[in-house]
Amino acid sequence: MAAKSNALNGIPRETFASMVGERIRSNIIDGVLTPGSQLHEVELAASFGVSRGPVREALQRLIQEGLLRSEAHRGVFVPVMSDDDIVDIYVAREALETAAVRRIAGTARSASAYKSLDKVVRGMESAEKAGDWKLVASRDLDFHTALVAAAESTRLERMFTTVISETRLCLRVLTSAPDARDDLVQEHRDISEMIRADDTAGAITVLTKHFDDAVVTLRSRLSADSEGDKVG
Amino acid sequence: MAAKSNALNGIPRETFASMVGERIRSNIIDGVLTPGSQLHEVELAASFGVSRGPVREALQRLIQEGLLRSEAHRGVFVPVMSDDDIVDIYVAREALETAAVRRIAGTARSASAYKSLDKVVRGMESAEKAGDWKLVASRDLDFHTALVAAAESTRLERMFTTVISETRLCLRVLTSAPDARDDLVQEHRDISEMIRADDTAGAITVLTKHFDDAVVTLRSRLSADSEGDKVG
DNA sequence: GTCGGGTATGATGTCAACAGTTGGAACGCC
DNA sequence: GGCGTTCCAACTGTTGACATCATACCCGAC
Repeated sequence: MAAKSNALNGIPRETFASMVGERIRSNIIDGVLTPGSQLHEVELAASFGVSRGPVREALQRLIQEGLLRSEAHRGVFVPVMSDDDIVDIYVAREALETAAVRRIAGTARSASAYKSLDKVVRGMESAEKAGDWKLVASRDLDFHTALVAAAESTRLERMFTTVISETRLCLRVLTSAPDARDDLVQEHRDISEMIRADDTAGAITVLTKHFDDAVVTLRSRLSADSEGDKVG
Repeated sequence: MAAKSNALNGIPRETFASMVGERIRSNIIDGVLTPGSQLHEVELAASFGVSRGPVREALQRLIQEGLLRSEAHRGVFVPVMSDDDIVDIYVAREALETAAVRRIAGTARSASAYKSLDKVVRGMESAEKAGDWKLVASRDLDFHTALVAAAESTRLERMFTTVISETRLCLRVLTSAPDARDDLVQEHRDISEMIRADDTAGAITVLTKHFDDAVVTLRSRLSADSEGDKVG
C-alpha cells in the first residue's frame, strides 16, 4: 500500500509493534508523556495510523519493562516514581553494574572494556568543558550502558536495559538544571582507569559511592520539585 | 457463577492472556514443551479454546521473559540452553542474589529473612532425609526465591523471577537422577545461618561457591546428557 | 543428475468489529 | 438535602478474517 508521509511508513521490515513501542518509549523518556497520564489505545492507534493490535502489543512490552503501569480494565498509565522506587532502581543498578565490573576486571574483557569506556568518558569531558549538562547526563548513562555491555552477559544486559530506561524516566522529571555534582565526570574517569588497572575492589567502591550520591541528589531534587509545582 | 471444570473457566477476573501465559509457562517449565519445539499460535488458541489475540499476548510476555525465543515470520520456539546460557544464567543469579544478601545482612530485614529461609531449609532437610531429590531441588529454588524476596526490592524480585524461570528450564533438561552434591543442603543451611549472624561476606562467599559448583555440575551433566541420547 | 526459479503452503503480522467491564453522572427515593 | 440506584459512555479484552512474509517443494533447464 501507499506509505503515509510522516507516520510509520511503508514496508514493515521491522514490525509495526516494535516501531510503535520505540516511539512510545521515546515519548515517555523525553517527557512528552508526563507521569500519571493515561495512554488510550485507540488514541495512540489513530495517531500512529495503525490498528489497535500493534499498539496493544507495544504497550504490553513497555509494561513488562516497567515503563508503563497497567490496571485491569482501566488503562495503562505512565508511572509516578516514588522515593522508594528511586532507591530501588539504584539498588538494582548497583547489583547489575557491580556484577559487570566483577566480570570484567581481571579478565580478557578488561582491555576492550577500557577502550569503549574511555571513549565515552572523553565525550563526557568535552561535554563538561562545553557546559552542556544535558549531554553530560546522557553520556553518563552511556557510560554505564557500555560498562554492562562490556561484561558480555546477555541476561545482565537485558535486565539493565529495563532499569536504565526507568532511570531515564526518573531523570526526566527533574528540571534540566546544571548538575550539582562537579566530581561526576571525574568519578567515571576513576572507574574507567580502575578497570584498566584491574582494580576490581576499587572500581566497585567508587561505583557504589557513585550510586549513593546519585540517590541522595535525586531524592532531594525530587522533593524540592514536588513542593515547587504540582502535577499537571 | 458456575465454573467450567477443566479449561479456562468463566469470569475473566484474570484476563485470558495471563491465564494462557501461566499455563504455557508451566508447560515449558514442567517439560511438557521440550526445548527446540515450536509453538503454533493457532494450535495453542484452539487447545485453550480462545482466539489468537490472548495467545499472542501471552507468548509476547514469555518471549520477553526469556522463556521463549521468537524468529520473525518463522515462529516461537522453546529455547535450547547452551553452555554459555547456563553460565550466563548463573552470572545473573549471582548478581541478583549477592545484591539481595548485601541488602539483607546487617539491616532490620535480616531477622525476618532468617525466619523464612530457615523454614525452607528445614523443608530441604526433611526432603533430603526422605530421599526425595526432586523435592530437594524444588526447595532449593524456593530458598533462593525467598532470599531475594527478603531483600524487599521490587526490581530485584522482578528480574529474579525471569532468571529463576530460566533456571528451571535448565534443570528440566536433566534426568531426575539423585543429585551428586551431598553438601547442597548444608550450604543452604550455612547461608541461612550466616545471614542470621549478619556475616555478609561469608554468606556471599558461600553463595558464590554454591553457584560455581552448580555450573560445573550442570555443564558436565548437560554434555553427558547430549552424548547419551538425542533430542526427541 | 544437479541446479535454479516459480509456486504453494503455512506461519506470523495486521486489521476492523463485537462483547464485557468499569467509572461516573443523572435520576429518583428517603 | 443526602444517599442509593440505574443508566450511559468509554475503554479494554476478545474475536475472526485478511495481508504479508518465509520456507519448502516441485518442475524444468542445463
